[in-house]
Amino acid sequence: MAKADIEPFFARLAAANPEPETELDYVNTYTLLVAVVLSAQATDAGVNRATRRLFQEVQDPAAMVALGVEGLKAHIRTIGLFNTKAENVIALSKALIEKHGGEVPADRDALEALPGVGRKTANVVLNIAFGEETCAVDTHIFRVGNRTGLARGKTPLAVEKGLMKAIPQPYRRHAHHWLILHGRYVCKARTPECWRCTVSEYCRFTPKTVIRGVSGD
DNA sequence: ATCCCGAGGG
DNA sequence: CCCTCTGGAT
Repeated sequence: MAKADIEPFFARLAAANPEPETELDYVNTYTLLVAVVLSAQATDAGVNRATRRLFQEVQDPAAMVALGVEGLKAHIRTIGLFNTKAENVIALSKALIEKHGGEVPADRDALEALPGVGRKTANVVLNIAFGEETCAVDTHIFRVGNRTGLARGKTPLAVEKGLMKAIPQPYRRHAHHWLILHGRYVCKARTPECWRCTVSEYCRFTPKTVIRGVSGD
């Protein structure tokens, strides 16, 4: 993307959605962290379906530890990777109690030290719960960054660094959600809907052959 | 590079 | 059937 197009690109996404929010359901910072961990390689809708009941019973680390691994599995069995996620969420909850007084730390290194929490999850929590100007690069943002040319890269970290450098103020705070929602509903992996994309004039990407799902990237 | 892994869509 | 979904640990 041409440098001059970056500002209008975000201005247009911002105009359509001034205060974008996560579509994950949560009731406090702890449940946000849990929901984000559960969302790995899963849809928000699927996570919300499972956490609706879970978060009625459990809203803090102590209650989660009391529920236990098997108890948690019973709630999240419909989510992919549920065995690993259940182990991680219980271990993570114990770590919060033992090392952070039962609170979610507002610190990248402390977050990434938690079981099942990597850079992407830490970035989401830092952005939503603590207001930091992070840009978590998930599958959507990795794809949108590369297609638009906002920030190309072979790894999520490379794309994240490129985005942080490319995105101007005042767009850094919400860029994460604008890009993810754009990727989820318009710049879709299999069938990007360029014909109704509001920022296509700033983007060179065109799906080559839509036959058999070859989208061209 | 591989494994983990259910639900929904095409 | 195959692909995708707000990844992380080994």
